[in-house]
Amino acid sequence: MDSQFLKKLGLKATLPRIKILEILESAGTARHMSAEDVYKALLEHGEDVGLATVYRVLTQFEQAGILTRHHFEGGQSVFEMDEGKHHDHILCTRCGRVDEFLDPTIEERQKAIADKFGYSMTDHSLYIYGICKECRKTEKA
Amino acid sequence: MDSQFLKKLGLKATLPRIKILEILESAGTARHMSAEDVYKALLEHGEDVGLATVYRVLTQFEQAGILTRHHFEGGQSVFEMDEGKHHDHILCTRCGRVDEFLDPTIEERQKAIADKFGYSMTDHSLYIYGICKECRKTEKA
DNA sequence: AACAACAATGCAAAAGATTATCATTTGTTT
DNA sequence: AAACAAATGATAATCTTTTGCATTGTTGTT
Repeated sequence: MDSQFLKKLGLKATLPRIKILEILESAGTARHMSAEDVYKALLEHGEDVGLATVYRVLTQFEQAGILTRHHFEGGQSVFEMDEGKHHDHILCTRCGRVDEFLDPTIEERQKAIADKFGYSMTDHSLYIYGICKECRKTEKA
Repeated sequence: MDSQFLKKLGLKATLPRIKILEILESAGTARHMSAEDVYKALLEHGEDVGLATVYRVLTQFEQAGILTRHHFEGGQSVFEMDEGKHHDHILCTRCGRVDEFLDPTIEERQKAIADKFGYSMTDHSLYIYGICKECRKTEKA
């Protein structure tokens, strides 16, 4: 049950938090959601949660380490449930498709670079932008 | 002369554009500036340019390919004059220091990943976040 | 099961960054 | 110098996110 999960994080098991957790968990493939996306999904499920609360809860979840906030190009932040393994993103600027990858070589080089410049690395973000296969087909039209 | 440079880009040599170009060119080390930064610099130089114009001009310069817009963490965009060579960034989340690097291995891996997922890569952004040497010294206090 | 204590919520207002509108000014061409 | 189109400045508008505050809900305790 989600309420136990929340309590373990030191968060009260409130209805908004439980519902938002459900939305995020059940998001499946399209699991890169903006706060607005989450808010709309809640409304569609008949839940009456304020947008401000969505922002607050997402921020708390981020601090609790169960989701990651990304700053893709073009304005708003998108959130993604962590499923243990870190990964980077490659996204299509035409259709918005997102794929995930993990490249040990790159990870390793990043650490080496941080060392070389005297930084203790806390985080990093890598986004590759491009046009996906599907969109390249269509664009010929 | 900057006005010739602007004309070559297909842009009228207006006073605001010339002044903004000067600011950017003379920015030296701290050459990662937000629109607000540029605006303030203009005011300090006694130039009377509107903030809206700063945004417009920076966007035009970006489209003309003479500067790059970055989306660092935390809100606003920062702009940086292109000096030919592409590079990535490592930044200190404590003091805002920015260093630049280019790692051929990473560049290469990125291309390989794009290929593997069927994307034609158009762009990429890599930011490493950490605490720089100076800040680690101070933090002990 | 009711209660007090305090955290969480919802709404609306505020804030911050960026863009759009539009009358006026400026740069370019003739 | 005139004429035209493009650029500017001031302001309003937009969009995303945060904040203030009165009200409501959750939790550990009787």
